[in-house]
Parts: sequence; structure tokens; C-alpha cells
Amino acid sequence: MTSTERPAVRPTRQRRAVASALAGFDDFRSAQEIHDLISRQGDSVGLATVYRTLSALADAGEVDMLRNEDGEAIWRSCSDTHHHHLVCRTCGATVEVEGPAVEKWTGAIAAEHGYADISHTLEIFGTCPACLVS
Amino acid sequence: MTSTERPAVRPTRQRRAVASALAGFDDFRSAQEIHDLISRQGDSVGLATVYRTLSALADAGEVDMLRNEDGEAIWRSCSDTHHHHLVCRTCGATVEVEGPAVEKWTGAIAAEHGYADISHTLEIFGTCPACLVS
DNA sequence: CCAATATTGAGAACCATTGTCAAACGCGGC
DNA sequence: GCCGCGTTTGACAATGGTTCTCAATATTGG
Ligand SMILES: [Zn+2]
Ligand SMILES: [Zn+2]
Ligand SMILES: [Zn+2]
Ligand SMILES: [Zn+2]
Repeated sequence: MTSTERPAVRPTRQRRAVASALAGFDDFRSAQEIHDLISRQGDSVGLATVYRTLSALADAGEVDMLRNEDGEAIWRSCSDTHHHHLVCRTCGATVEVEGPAVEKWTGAIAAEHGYADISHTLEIFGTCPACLVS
Repeated sequence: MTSTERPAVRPTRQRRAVASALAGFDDFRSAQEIHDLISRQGDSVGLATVYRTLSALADAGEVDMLRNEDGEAIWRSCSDTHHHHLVCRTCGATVEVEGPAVEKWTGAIAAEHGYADISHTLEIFGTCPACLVS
């Protein structure tokens, strides 16, 4: 059997720029915002390349992508273990959270109804302490 | 103090057609699919009106809207109590599920981090029994 | 039936995302 | 260092879902 096909990803200036931009914030940002960030850092990367790179990183599990209320994709550099997010609706401040109990629950519910190959999405939104006081 | 402003919603042929279409399926459909369904039922309703009506129903809590993998909005007539969904990735078959434990967990996690005004999204995807055998 | 207000729809406008494809680049071999 | 080749890039066009516009129409209460 053939080993997993590996497309041979190359370390380019552009990919480095995207990675660098991702390291500069810890909330979720749109591809366009990240593109602007890169420009402001002095680098020049095509918007299409930003999209391509973000998608690749998401596939590789290095960034998480979710959708804001308008359906726009927003991205964030994340740890590589399975987790969910607690996101501030006002400033975007994000906390990674884990919930073994929830993981078990989704599996149980699915099994109960005979569903297989389960995956799930779970995000929590609220107002963070900092935004509460202001 | 003035009572809650009530925009005075009128029962029109169009809104009836959308409601009727919604009653005709129990999986999640896109606005365009619902628009097609209405046409096939013999009614004629503008696409913009379908969007407007679906949004209004969603605000009123009579339908649930979520986003598919591509970010498209998909809609479904739902019960009015808080619940989540177990959706077949292949045929779309949907089961409404409730999980008091999960509700408590999200609240606890949020409180633990000082977040307030909590809301959350949670959807489970998998392959339903029918699609498993085929 | 009237006036006031809400609704509709055809099409334009928006805008995030993806596709195109020739030029530029990274890499391994020589 | 130089070649050859597959990979990557980017300017720009194309897509496609969703919203906007605004004049024409429908509903309602009187
Ligand atoms: Zn994450
Ligand atoms: Zn999980
Ligand atoms: Zn529902
Ligand atoms: Zn819930």
C-alpha cells in the first residue's frame, strides 16, 4: 500500500508572513483582517495566498476556523488538542476550553440515535470581564 | 413607558407560502432550496421575501438557522424550546436533542472565566442509520 | 372607499471566497 | 552555481449567497 501522499509543502516568505501574523493576536480574525495585518507588518502577500495558507493550516489542525454571525470565516492560531472556545461578543477575547463530559455526551446522544462518524461544533459566546466593567 | 413596539406583522400570501414550505420538510434547507420548493408548490414568492420571512421567523424563534460547512445559512422549522441538533452529513436527517448537563456546563465554564450574558451553539454531525446501510 | 403603513419583487449592489493561469520560486540533482 | 521541474504566487475575473433599493401593491382600521 502506498504511504500517505505528501504534497511537499514549501516554506515560503508568504507562509512565514501568515504564521507571523497569526502569532500576533489571540482572538479570531477574518482573512481580510489578517491580510491587512501582514501589510501593516511590511510584508506583501496576495489575498488569495492568505486564504490558501489559512485553509491549509486549518486542515493541518494548526489553526481553528469558525464562522461569525454573518457567516464569515474567522481564524485563530490554536493548540492542537480538541477543544472549544469561549468568545467575548464585544472584544473577541477568546479562551480555549475543554469538556470531557460534553465529548462523552455528544457521543452518547449520537449512538442512541444510531448515528456514526460523529463530529461536533460547540462555541460559547458572552461578555468578558474587561468588557463588563467598561 | 410605551409598551413594546410591535411592527404589526401582516398575514400575507407570501408568508403563508413560506410557512407551508417549512412544514413540508424536517431537515435543514437553504433559502434558495426553500424558494424552489415554494415555486414547485405553485406559489410565486420573490427570493428577497423568502429571505426576509425566514429571518423574521428566526428572530421570532419559530425556525432555527445554522450554517453549513460553506457558511451558507440553512433553515428548519423547530420546536420553541432550547435545543440542539444531530444532523446527518449525508442526507440531512435531523434530530432535535436536549442536554441539560451541557447547558449547565457552558454556564459554569463561562462563570469560571467571568463571562456574562452567555449564549452558545452546539451541533452534532454524523451519518444516520439509513445512510450507514446504503 | 381612503389614507396610512407594511410588504413585495425585480434587479442592482455587495462582498467574501474561489478560480485562472502565466510568471516566479524552492529544491534536489549534477 | 546552474538546470529542470513541480510548487506557489498574485493580479484579476468570476462566483454566488445575501442584502439593498424603491416604485408598485397589498392590508388594515375607520
Ligand atoms: Zn481553538
Ligand atoms: Zn468537543
Ligand atoms: Zn432546532
Ligand atoms: Zn444549549
